[in-house]
Amino acid sequence: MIETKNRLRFAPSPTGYLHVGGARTALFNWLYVKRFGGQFLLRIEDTDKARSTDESTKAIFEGMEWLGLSWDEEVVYQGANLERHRADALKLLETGAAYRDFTTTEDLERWREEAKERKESFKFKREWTQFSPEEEAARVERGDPFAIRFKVPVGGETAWEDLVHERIAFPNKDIDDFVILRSDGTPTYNLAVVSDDIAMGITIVMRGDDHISNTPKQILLYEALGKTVPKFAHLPMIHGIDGKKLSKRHGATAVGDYQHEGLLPDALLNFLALLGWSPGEDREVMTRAEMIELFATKGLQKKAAIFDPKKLEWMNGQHLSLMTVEQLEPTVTSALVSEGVTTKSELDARPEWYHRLIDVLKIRSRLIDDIVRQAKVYFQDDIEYASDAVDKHWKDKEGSLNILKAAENKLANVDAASWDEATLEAALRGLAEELGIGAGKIFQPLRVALTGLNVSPGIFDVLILLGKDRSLRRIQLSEKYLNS
RNA sequence: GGCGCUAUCGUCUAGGGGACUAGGACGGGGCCCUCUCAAGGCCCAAACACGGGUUCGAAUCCCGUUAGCGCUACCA
Repeated sequence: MIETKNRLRFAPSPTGYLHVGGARTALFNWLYVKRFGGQFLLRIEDTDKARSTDESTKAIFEGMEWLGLSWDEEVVYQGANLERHRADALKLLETGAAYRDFTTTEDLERWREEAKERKESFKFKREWTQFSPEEEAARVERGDPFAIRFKVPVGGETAWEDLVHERIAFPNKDIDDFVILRSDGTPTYNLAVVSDDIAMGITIVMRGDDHISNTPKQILLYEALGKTVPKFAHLPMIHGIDGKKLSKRHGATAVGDYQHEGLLPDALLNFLALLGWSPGEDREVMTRAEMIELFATKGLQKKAAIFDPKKLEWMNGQHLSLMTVEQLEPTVTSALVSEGVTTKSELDARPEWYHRLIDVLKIRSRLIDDIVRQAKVYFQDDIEYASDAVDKHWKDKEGSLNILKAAENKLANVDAASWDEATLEAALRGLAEELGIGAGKIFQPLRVALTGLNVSPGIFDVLILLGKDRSLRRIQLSEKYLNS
């Protein structure tokens, strides 16, 4: 049978920032509909008013947009559907699938406490709150507060064929009669989720496997409501380097953090996809189009994965070198401008030069920030000499000075119009031959003179990027420094 | 405690009874290239949690043990 109408959703609660774990759940949902067709929806589960904030709702939108995980219909806010949730609970009460529970919270807490002392597992007993119809009517009449509990079948089991775990079954005797509507009339999580998923026409519920034990309760709810049970896919968790649940102390866990660190969204997505999914055939670096093409639930992992920031960085480097200069330009430009390195108009004035700069730096970078850091030298007039560079390549002041002077002479004679790699290389290698020394003996002190650093792109690239005037000025500056 | 999920190099993973001397990638080590740094190329170290079955044959199937994780609320 071909599934023509898939409807999947990502349903975060707005109680923090968009977490990388959440982002990965969203990604798999999104990949599924992109690969097999259908709609990808977003639902904000904001029913916990004490913890939900508009700020984190905004952060979720921003994170999703930055990652390019677009949703197909208007955002659904769970809090707007309270009336329907309540109606569903009442319907269940009417059909006898649920019952009123007049137990007070205090009693419940005390009983739970006592069970704990006796080292027994606590289970709610239906008999505790069973009254004759007259008594119950009287209590309702009187206005006694009650919660509505779902009547879990006594025998048998509730099972489903999970898209990642295959069959999972829970004996019904282990499932408590759970509350679906609190005594204040608000719905609980399981009811709200099922009610909303039905209303949204969700066909596949793909979420973290911390929800596995909620699933039998939800299935029971679908059945009691007379609705088709959707398919479930439970994704493994993401852990920190110590095997514990990923949290702040493992470093950045918010998608926004990575955005600001200069990571490429496609690289983050690629890395996250590999945490819990494998396309097989040793494929690792993928564009998002390739991920869509290759996605299948078959490759989904059952085991929790540990988040390795090192591999993320590597992945970003891979995507950096995969991208063309044109694709990279907008991102690099905004990073450069916001760092105050240069201005947009200055870059627009010499696009060719700018493209060459990006081209030369991107291969030496893992993050956009690496590009920015390395780019600074090519924009500013003043120069600082790094002490390790000076110690290493200008140790012999006298000798360095002579070499730099000779190089200056050679370069001054190169016409500005033929300031290109071939000419420059011929000039400097020629000098090395004249002096009877290795070319490196010239390049290294020269590199320090031009960049102040002992690492940089190839020396001819540096000369070209700096241009004739600035290059010569820097050499003269270095001579002054060495003379002092 | 009860219930559930999981278990291949340090990490992400391939593998689905014989193709396994267990493959790839990150990270680590070494070499090559080379004006430095990257990138790239080549090489090395590194794993089937343990115990029982089933089978001619088990990383692979079954059972148990152990460990990790999750849930165990009138939170989501």
